[in-house]
Amino acid sequence: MKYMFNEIEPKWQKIWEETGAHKTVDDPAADRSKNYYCLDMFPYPSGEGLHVGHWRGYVLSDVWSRYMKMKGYNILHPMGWDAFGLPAENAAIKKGLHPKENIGRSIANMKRQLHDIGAMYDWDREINTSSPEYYKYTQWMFLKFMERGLAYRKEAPINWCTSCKTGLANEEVVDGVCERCGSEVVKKMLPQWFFKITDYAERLLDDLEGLDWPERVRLMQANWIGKSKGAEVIFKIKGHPDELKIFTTRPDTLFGATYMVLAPEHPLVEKITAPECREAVMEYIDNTLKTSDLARMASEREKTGAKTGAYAINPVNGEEIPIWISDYVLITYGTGAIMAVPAHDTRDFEFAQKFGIPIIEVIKPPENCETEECYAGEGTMINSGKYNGMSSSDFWKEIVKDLGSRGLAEEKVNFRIHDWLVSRQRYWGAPVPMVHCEKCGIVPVPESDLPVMLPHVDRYQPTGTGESPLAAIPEFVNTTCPVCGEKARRDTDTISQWICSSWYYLRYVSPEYDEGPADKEAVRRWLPVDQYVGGVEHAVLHLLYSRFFTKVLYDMGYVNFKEPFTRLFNQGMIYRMGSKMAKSKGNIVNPDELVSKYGRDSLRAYELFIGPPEQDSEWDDRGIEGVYRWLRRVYLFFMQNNFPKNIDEPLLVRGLLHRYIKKITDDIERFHFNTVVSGLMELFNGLQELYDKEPGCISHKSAEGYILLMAPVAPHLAEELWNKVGHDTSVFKARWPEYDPELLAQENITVVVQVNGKLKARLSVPSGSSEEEIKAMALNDENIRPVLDGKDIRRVIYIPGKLVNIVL
RNA sequence: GCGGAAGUGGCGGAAUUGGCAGACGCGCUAGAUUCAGGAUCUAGUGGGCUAAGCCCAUUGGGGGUUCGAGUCCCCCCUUCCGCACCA
Repeated sequence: MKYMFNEIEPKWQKIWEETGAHKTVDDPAADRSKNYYCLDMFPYPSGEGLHVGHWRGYVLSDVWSRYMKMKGYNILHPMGWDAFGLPAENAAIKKGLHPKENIGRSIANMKRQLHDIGAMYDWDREINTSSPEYYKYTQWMFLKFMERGLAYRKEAPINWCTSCKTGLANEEVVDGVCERCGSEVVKKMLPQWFFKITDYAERLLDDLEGLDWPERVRLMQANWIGKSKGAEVIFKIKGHPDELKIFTTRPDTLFGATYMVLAPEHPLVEKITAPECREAVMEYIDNTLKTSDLARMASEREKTGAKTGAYAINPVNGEEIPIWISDYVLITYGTGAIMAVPAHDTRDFEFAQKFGIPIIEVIKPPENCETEECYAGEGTMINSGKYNGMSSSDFWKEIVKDLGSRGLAEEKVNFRIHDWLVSRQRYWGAPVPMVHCEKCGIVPVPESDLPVMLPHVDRYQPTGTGESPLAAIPEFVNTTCPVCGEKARRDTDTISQWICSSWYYLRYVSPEYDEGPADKEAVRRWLPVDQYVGGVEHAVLHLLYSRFFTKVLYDMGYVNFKEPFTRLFNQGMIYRMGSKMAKSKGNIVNPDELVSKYGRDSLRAYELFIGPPEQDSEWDDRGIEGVYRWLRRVYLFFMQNNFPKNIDEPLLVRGLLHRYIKKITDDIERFHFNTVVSGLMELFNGLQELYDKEPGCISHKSAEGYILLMAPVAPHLAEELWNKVGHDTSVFKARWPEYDPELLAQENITVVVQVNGKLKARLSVPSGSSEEEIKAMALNDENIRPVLDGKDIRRVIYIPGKLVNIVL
């Protein structure tokens, strides 16, 4: 008899399909607590297909979904395609195919691969963000954001990817290069659409608190939002009507300000620069503009700068202090200008040293504190006039209040996050549903006219002009104004795919619904997502945007929850030959080959067994052999033996089973899927050993127990065996087994005996034994007595059910 | 520089609370089977010895707490990840 996984697996997949086994049970009367929504981050269709790294997350979310199904929940476990936008379009261009055609092919291939996983996806709910039925509501979202004053168009210096030839959001620029293609990102002035994510910065930060998410992701989002509390302070400029407003988190160091710095791009630079400094300032600005953002951000750089020849007046003491420009001050943060306190800020310290600017200490560190040349902590005020002796933290409040009363300062919270650039100068996306009318300005397309269809074109390549390819299609561009009816032009930008994916989780609950993005009743039954599974690379992209969208939808009254994903799990990546799998590195492991060689269940089990699911793991080509052998042996064992219903099963067998029901259940609950698999192996090894000693000793009930436990991991084989032991319905209609605590209590337990902390003996004792009995047994044990011979026993430590330690 | 995670056999890794270190698997060694290879099965797989037993070492390094530390505390080293002139 052979383990014919290639017959078993397709057979059960066919049966699942025919019986609608994976169709979501959506009972309108069902209580929310009976429904469970487990979502995978959906992929973009690439044509290269999935590799074993992609499988990992899908397998573990499927194991979890199947387990929850066996626990009695109605499961929503959908899949779809992030088919609009840069990733999908770039993939198509690379292949020289029209995006629509390429995406169709890629989806077919990836869907075949996803079927191989044997996941319980409900394909009736499949969504595709590039279908008009879907993007109609992406555009609807855009209109709603517009209505609420959260969308605006503005000419601004934006991030422009030189290779993708489009504007990018800040979140898409990583280390100065495009997150997608790795090409250089430059600044370009262009009118662009933005969403006011900054209005939600505070809430996005505050609500991180209650999320059952990996610490790492919450931290990354908190850093990205970057809240800092400080004050804005106004400095007058000597001999000049303009005022200089700066942001500082350290108003307590105002007396130590010995110079000011403006970002080179600051609008005041032009006005205040003295004639004799003009040449040097202009040259400096020129150089700054030539320096890439990437180079400018390198923190190890030596400080540079130029004097403007102008002076500011320190509002606390009337001192005149010189105004400099330097690229270490960023125009994009705060007011683009700072007061510099070299005594208490390392950056200012460096700058002051280089340019010979005075350094005045105003905060004395506490006594016991090791003094450095530049102390940035709290302390006692010195050199601060009448405030000397005050604690710096009290003075902080005091001086803001004092200056505030003269209109020169106010407390202010600053965020690092900026508004979200959402328009793309690319073809493959949902057109921005706006019309430009000479008379009426920017006018939204009426909801009833949605979707604004993306026209089919032959030339879809990006233009690089700052306009999308849509601008070259008169039939698309020319329209009439929805307000006045005069001739008007459509907006030709497309919507970033991050918007498509910001609300997709909502669509799955009612994918056919056509009176809005989702049926509110279905939303109430299924949302928010109970468990979300995906890679950590979306920490400050998709996950942040989705949260923002959800809060806006909540404010609109469209959804009744403030956070979309209650629980998040980030699976680790799979490496091979020391690096992340990528076609360019030639280290891809193709699941298709493994499926045909070892079968779907083996690959599923190995994806879990490879290591802790949240950690990165190195792929071992031979590792899958081990799980394959296990499944093969399980198959042969169950097929070649019979498990009678009415036998007097030894306690050893049942005790073993129940111990592992507990262990495996606990491990699944903790997402320790690697030890779920090793636990299943251990249990099988144990059962087989007992069976070898006493053939026929395993009851029908216990055999079923094993099949149930392995079902989430190896669903095809479990169905086959479930059928073999006499069931004609799916194993996933059965309930997850529960362990019997009393049975565990009846087992003998092993108590370890140590002498001075070193293992000397093991006792097998009935679990009900008393402390006295066990201690006595330990002291009288034949391995222990000789060791104790003639020595004084100082102490005997007993840990119930575990160990006796005899201290000499 | 700041923040986070991690460091355990030849390899992947296990060890909820401080209580048998190395489960499970890969690989390797020997044997069985086989014409042979592969596959499969059985046994072994930290070191030492006067070798069925006993002893010793051992969780990146050093110190500490404890009857007892991979696990807790302090110092140091290494790797990975995130942030990085954000005032």
